Amino acid sequence: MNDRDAERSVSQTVRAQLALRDQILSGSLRPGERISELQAVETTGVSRTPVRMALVRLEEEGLLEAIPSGGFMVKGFSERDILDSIELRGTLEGLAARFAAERGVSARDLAPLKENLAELETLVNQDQVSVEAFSVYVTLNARFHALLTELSRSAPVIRQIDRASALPFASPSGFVMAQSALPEAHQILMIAQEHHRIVVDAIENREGARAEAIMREHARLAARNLRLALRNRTHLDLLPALAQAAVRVPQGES
Amino acid sequence: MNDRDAERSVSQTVRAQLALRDQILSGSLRPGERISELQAVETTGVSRTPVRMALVRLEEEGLLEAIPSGGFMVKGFSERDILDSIELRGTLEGLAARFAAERGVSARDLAPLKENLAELETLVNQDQVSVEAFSVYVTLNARFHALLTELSRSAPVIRQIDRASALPFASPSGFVMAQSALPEAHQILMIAQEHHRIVVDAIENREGARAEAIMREHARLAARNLRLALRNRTHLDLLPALAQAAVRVPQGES
DNA sequence: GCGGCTAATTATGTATACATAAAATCAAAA
DNA sequence: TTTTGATTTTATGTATACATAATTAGCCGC
Repeated sequence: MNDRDAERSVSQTVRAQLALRDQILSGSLRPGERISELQAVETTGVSRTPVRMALVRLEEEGLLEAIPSGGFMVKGFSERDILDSIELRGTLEGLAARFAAERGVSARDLAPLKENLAELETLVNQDQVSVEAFSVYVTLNARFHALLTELSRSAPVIRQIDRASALPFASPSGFVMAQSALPEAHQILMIAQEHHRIVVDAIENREGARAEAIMREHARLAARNLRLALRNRTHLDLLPALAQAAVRVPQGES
Repeated sequence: MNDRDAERSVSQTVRAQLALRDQILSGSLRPGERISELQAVETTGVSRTPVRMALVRLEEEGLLEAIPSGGFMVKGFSERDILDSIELRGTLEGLAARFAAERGVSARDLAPLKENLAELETLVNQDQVSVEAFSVYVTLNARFHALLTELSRSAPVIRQIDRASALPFASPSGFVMAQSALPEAHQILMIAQEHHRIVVDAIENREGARAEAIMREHARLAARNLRLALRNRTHLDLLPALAQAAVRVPQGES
């Protein structure tokens, strides 16, 4: 009954969008494959109109590509696309960090970020890194990036970062999860935590250029680790692999 | 007859999108105003389905904002939003320039860019700056930015820059036209030309950091000039003012 | 046997009808 | 006169029917 109500509370369009996104990210629909609207109607259970709305939104999201003759196909991504996306995101977040530093943030604005860092520190300080702990880390990491982005107080920057994070491999939770394949996972945790703290220090001291540089380097490190993690894989099925690892972060919690 | 054929060659969705965008940018629809679908059906002459598709696309474009209770409203932009958008674009283009420089470009890839610079130089060298000459300059400038973006050879970066340029005040032609209000227009031409040449030199010599820095400074200069030009205006009617000045640049000419 | 053309089928683009939810207006009561 | 509630109207969300264009399959000709 709860499920039923939850399903009814969202529009058919959103439901179709979620279902189709799942299908794409899970690999049910292969890159280059044309998405049949009628087939989507069958699998999602909603009518063609909301399905088409969902397809348009997924195209804007970057998961689909419009076919000139009509309709949409699943977009494919090369390893380079993925690495570029991460660097792109780092550049954007660097701008956000600089804006936050240059324009100054109140102690009140900084509080949730500091709390986030404290939680992360607590998590890392315990010796063993369990699976659950890693999951919590991913959530905290995603929240850190979201908080930092909002700290820029720049609607255009926030919007652009959100759109750049739509692809699972470009989102904070996405590429962090992909790194979980690395053996030195806990080491990465500590490096990340250190970076975060420095970013906050830089922002607190209003050192814009420093904050930006650190965020960029942060992204480059992530890209480097991801590249290592992906070295042993074929790059055609990267998307489903990364997507399955990605964790959905609660959205409406500003 | 030509007009009729041209109108028929594009889909109803695109036609509705163009018509609605014109209405928004021309100021017929004021920021915060709810867009009535039925009214849009009347003004555009197309049915509700393509109108709704167009509304979704315009929302993704950043011109509209979804109303929680349903429907869309025209988005408003503060002066700070506009300046941030320009800096954002400069940051993105800086990344593109760096990618182009670091990854190296062939002489063949660089050729159209150099031709563009040559045309610009010719234009600037003539003493008087006529209205038509300025118009040509705007076109050349927009083409330069497009070529430079493509030079990054990074699909994610190109895509992101395109999306960041969707707003008229964030597009190269948009903010350059806004600068036309400045008295020292011809001076700006020369500065821009100089910047462009340096960027190409930096890219040709594979100096990524330099190319990036110049592109960023280029954007900051544009933002500064725009801020001066806007000083005497109310910031509520910025969008229509900028949009009317903006020139549509041919799209499919890669 | 292979290639091109034609026809048929299927899929997309568009329009419209219907249902539900929201908003506005009018009326009644405080 | 103002506020609240109910009713009516309108607008959005959804579904489906129809038309056109594209793709595929089959057939005929070379």
